[in-house]
Amino acid sequence: MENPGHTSYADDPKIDALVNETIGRVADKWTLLVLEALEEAGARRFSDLGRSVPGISQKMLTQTLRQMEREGLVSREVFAEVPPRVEYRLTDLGHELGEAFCGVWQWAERNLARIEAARADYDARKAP
Amino acid sequence: MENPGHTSYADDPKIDALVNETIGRVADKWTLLVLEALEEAGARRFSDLGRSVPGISQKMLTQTLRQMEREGLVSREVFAEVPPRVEYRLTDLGHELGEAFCGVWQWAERNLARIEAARADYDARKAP
DNA sequence: CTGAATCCGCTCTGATACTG
DNA sequence: CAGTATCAGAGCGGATTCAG
Repeated sequence: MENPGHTSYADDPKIDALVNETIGRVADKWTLLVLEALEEAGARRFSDLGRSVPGISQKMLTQTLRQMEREGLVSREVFAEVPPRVEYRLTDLGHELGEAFCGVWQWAERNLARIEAARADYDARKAP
Repeated sequence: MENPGHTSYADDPKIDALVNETIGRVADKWTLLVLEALEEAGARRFSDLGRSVPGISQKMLTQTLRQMEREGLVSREVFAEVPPRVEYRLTDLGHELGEAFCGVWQWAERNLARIEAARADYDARKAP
């Protein structure tokens, strides 16, 4: 504890703001789920992806993929065929992000019970 | 690589859904910022926190702190004084989450330039 | 099949005012 | 100081429709 070097991620508040903004764009629900879906398979096409992400709508899938593409997390390959085929895959950057999130994922998985207990406890104290 | 064990975080889809839901509640913008602010200082009072989190409104600060308290991330200590004083600090759980997010933070910081470049490139291709 | 475009309800947020 | 209450605007996200 004390200060092993992980408390301050950036000394420059300018950088800090940029980092926060970046995380904000990258850490939303659908992005996480698509990231996970793409980590399991090397490449996936649009509909396939839609089917493997639980409750995502076509609009949100499109939107999420566009944003991820813009941030450089996924690459998009269009095949000149009929019917059209488009494949998405993680870039190196995207894969690295997936690995980084791995820690958060594991934290959540490891502490599900604790969190559930905390919530139950809180609710019990609030509405007895 | 191929499959070093970090692709599938949970075999049980039930658990997987729970984990996603948990992350959804814990990975929002304000929570991240408050988490960071609280990691730097052991304990902080309400207004102090408000001042150290860039553009947060009083309403969002209250809301975020309540939720974090509910999830067991922060503890809230009220002092019976006048004027009132309330101190917030991270629980062990909260601190562990902070460490888990450290990886994402570092990823973002390390790749700011790459992301910026990807975005510029994407925008250039889209609107030339 | 892979999208883009539109309509629309609902939530999330910020501003403001008020309380203990 | 540390909140709660309320209201209005912005934006998210789903359903549907249309196009290449």
